[in-house]
Amino acid sequence: MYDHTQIEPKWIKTWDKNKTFKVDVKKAKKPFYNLAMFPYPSGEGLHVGHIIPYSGVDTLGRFMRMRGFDVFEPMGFDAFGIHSENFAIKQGIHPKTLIAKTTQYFRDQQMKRLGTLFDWEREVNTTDPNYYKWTQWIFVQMFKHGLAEKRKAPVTYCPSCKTVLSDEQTEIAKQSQPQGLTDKTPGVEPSAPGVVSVTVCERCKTPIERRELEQWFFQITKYANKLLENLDHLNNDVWGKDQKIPEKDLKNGINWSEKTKRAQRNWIGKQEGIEIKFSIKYQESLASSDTGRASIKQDGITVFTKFPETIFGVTYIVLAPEHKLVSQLTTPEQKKAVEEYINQVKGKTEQERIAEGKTKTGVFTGSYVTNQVNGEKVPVWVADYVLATYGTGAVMGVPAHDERDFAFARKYGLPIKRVVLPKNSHKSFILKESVPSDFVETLKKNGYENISYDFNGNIQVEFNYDQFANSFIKLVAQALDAKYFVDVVGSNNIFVFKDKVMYFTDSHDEKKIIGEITRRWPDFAKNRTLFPLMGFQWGDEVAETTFYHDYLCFEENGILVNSKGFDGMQSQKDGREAIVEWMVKQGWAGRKTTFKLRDWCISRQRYWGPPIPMINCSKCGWQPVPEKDLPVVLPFVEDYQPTGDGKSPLAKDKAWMKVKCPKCQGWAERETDVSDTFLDSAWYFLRYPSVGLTDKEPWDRTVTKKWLPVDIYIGGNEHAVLHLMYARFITMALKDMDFIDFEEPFKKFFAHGLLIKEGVKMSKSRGNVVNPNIYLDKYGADTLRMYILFLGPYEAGGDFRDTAIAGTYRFLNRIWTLINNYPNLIITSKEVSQKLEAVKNKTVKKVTDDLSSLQFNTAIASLMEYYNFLSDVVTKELPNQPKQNKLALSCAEWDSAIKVLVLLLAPFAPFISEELWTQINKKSLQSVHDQPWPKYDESILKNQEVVIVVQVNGKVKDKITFSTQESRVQKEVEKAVMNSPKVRATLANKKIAKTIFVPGRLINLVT
RNA sequence: GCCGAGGUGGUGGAAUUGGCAGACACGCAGGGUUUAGGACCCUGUAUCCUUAAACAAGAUGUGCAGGUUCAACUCCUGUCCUCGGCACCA
Repeated sequence: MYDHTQIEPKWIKTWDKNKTFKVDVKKAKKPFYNLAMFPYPSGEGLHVGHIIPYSGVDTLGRFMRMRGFDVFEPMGFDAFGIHSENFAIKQGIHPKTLIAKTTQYFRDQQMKRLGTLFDWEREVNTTDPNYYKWTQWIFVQMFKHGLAEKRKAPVTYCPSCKTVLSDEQTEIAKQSQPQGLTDKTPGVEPSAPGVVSVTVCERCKTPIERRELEQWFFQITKYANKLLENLDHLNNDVWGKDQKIPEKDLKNGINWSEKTKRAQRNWIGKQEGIEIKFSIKYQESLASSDTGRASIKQDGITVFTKFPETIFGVTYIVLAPEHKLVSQLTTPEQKKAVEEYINQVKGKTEQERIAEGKTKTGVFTGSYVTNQVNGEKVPVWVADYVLATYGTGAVMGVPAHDERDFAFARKYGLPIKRVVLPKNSHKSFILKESVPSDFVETLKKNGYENISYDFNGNIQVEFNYDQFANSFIKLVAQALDAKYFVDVVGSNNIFVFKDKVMYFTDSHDEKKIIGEITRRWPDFAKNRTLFPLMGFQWGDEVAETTFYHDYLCFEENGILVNSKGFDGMQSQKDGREAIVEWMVKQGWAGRKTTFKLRDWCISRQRYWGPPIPMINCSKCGWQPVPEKDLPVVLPFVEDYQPTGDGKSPLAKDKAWMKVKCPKCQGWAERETDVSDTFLDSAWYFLRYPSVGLTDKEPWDRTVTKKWLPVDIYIGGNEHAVLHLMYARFITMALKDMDFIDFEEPFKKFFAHGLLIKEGVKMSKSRGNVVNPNIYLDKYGADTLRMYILFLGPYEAGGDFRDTAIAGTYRFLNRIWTLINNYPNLIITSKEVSQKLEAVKNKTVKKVTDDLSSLQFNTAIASLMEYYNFLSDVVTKELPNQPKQNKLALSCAEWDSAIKVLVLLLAPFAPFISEELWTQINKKSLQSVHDQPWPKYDESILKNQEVVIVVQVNGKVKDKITFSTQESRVQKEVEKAVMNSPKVRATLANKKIAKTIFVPGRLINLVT
């Protein structure tokens, strides 16, 4: 039995003392920057989830080290931020005290036990003034280069954390709706408990609010294009001029996974579209301000759209409540209503808005604008379904061809104008009592096959060609009861009555048709449009339509109608092109690209972060703190809890706030907000190689050039969008400011999977978070590391089971026993000896390949197979051992076999391999981790005996062994196959029609 | 709704990219060893069926339904389900 409790501490001490893994950042010849995401030191300590990136990175690092690279593997602590602060509040301990304690625990009690290459002399701690001095310095540079600005902005606010959150720090939670409401409402059927989506704070899961505050922003949107474009360049060797891992060694190349890139692309959300201007003509009804009137006259309203071809279908315009023109456009009569609406929207929390579902609300401003393509006047509305932050904050309402506009128009009775028709297809709905019961038979006889029924037994018909419509109308009219009518929706909207057929193309038709229906159905008079009818909704509230929905609100490609000279064109193809070209030529529109990406709100009204290094002078405005005065040290504030009044706790320290303006030397005030934690982590990888530099520069340029960009970065997928985006942005900005020489920080990013505990997601709230120390104590670091990598594919994570980890421990024990019991086995059989050589080479190849592509689980499996084989060798050879003094003998083959075993094991299980290595090489003081990685001999692999699979009609009947040469010659194989009794029996007297031969693989006889 | 990933034994997962499905491990069963438990070692372990039983033979089998092929977990078409991410983005 091997005793990890003895071996592991011993080697930690020895390696530490000998500085075995120390890298000289200046002298290193083959630098390999091997990075795992640093943790935030919460009070709970590391959990096993953290071990995934560390095991993976370290195993790769040790492998690369043995392959001759100078592996730099740093570690640090992301110790500022809300996580840490909230934990401090919970514990009632000042974060400054608490963080010192927790980082110490993380480092000394947990991380150091893992046996990693982490270079603790280059630890980074974001709360160290020597570090955040430079975080602040970056802020100052951003300001100086026009990338930071303070502006009032609607922000997401967490009432529990009492701080502003970036959109990225929120998430959608599903909450079940309070059921009482619906159950008690008279006339409403008790419904199943509804599930509502609620936007909540990512950390504390409290529903968020919206507020307006003055905030510092980094203008990441200026880099939107570059952030997007570079994603296509992150492939293989674009940054690989001095590529450190040969591509064949890292199978996936130096790049990011498609998945991560897609997530980033999605987040940036580039959209090509058109901006269209609607002119303002009806000035007489405008609000009083003269200046307002003048400017409106010139400006008009610009909307952004991806569907310019529907321009002739515009029946109204919507502005976001925050839109600049709202107040100017509101007429005196509508002023009260609009103001009330805006206040209501502002006061509404996100939760309430979402709880309302997608129900649209809005008010009319009283103003109209002109649609320049046809001179129509269309009303301007204000509605909160339009976002102020996307596009121009204004939208053209095309209810016939946009889902949201459709819902809005139906709610407020706005006209719906079709300009795109579905190509040649129709749907019709027939009440069952309106036709004879054999009507369906009649339809079927006439070739209508696509017939179904709704839950009441009413008839639903779909058919595809225009010529069918006429015969359908005839059939229906013949069969129809005079009290009823039937509607047909499609490229024509038709209402069929017993004695007449009415076509519905515009609102004029609509009134007539409503009149006709009302004659039969007086109840219908209260409807302003036909749409409720076609949607089967009779109440005031128009819900989602069902059967006709796709045709009534048609969002796909179709044929343009009612569009001047563009009728008949394909809406989303030539029609779109033609209309855009025409509008641009007329000066009414311009092509425009927009992004979903928003500017990065940097301000946090909290205590535990680097103070934003800015000074507000009443005379000179915002001034950056002079670089010589950095860092702005975070003052010790006893009562550091967030105030909730929109100000940071730092605002309590009036003496600290008071400062001379760097420009005019008059009295001024410091900014009291601190910066977002994501800024701390957006540049930490730049600092590691230069830790220790304190004076003039954040990093040593030569050293940086040598080590960066990072060769491989491993971390959780939850950071694939935010952290990675911010780090890329800061890197690009620094490159443009000429502080570094590259614009992409990470050559390769690898997102590892997550751990599940006995089938359930591991989380603090479930209380099933596992402290790795339990396993470190029981089984040791080697076992834990290896087990975690063995669980499943690295990118997929796996299920952590107590019983399974014991299996890995047993495996290490077996190796220990094997090598201790049989250090000098003598191989007597030539056959065994040959086989041994083959298996050894095969294993080396497999482990090498798998490690290169981070397929740890299969690498470990092949190590286990290798062990199983060695164990068989022992069993076979044991009876043949010579009777002499065993210690005096040795066998080169066996010696090499077990050495290879230990070498291949070393990256995974550094402690036990080191111990075994010293046992095998009694005299040598060399570390196993300084040994070269074993090589394999391709020629041995190629010259093995080959098993050919023999199939008859694709079914395996026999397996025959050949030499490599023979296995490639069809004649040889065929000859042997014909001698096989099994094959003969199966073939009997059948004739072979065809023979498929795959050299070295199989032979298939087809009869 | 949109985007992405995935469905293989009792379980976690393999499968050279179209060529022996289930490597490796867990669990389970039987045996050995042990005073006992644990640990360790050996053997077996997809399902069904034939046989008194063993040896063995056969059939079925990678979510479901089709297709291509001498040959499909792998390719194509359709469909169902699960898990992630985004979501009033015009």
